Amino acid sequence: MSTRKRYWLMKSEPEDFSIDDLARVGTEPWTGVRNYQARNFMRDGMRVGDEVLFYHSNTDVPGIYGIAEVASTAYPDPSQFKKSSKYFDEKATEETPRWFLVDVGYVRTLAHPISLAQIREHSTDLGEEFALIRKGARLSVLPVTSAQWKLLLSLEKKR
DNA sequence: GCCAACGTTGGC
DNA sequence: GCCAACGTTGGC
Repeated sequence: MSTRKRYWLMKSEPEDFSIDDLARVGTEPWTGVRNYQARNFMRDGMRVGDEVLFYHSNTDVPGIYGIAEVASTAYPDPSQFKKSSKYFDEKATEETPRWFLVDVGYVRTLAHPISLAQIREHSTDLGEEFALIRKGARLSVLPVTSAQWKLLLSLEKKR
């Protein structure tokens, strides 16, 4: 089994939680993911030290605004058990939790954000299947290959 | 605010 | 197991 670092992209609405918020708190439990595919990536794919592109969605200029890292192994998302939470899931129990999360740690804020428009310009190189730009894809946690990672971060300097 | 695309739910 | 209805995501 490979121990090589893996790469991911995680979306957040900056009004809810931005890269600046992460910079402030340092580490944050990535609560509220309620999509099975995204959950599986966190639960089964992520390892401490993996690197994460921090993406702002649902905002004026959607795109990659920072770098984060996986700071914990996966554990049950506490919000699924809290009746008062908007993420409460009545079908989840402590014995058989349904939703998992990881802690995400701040690494750095990009000097120049990489906009979705910029990213789209490189769709050929990134691959049409790249879930960030695939038509209609709404995954909030998705894997990034090391080639994609390299290409995307090379756009930081170009602007 | 609109709405296309998609995932989930639940009746049958 | 099908699929219509519904809810959500997220770009624009």
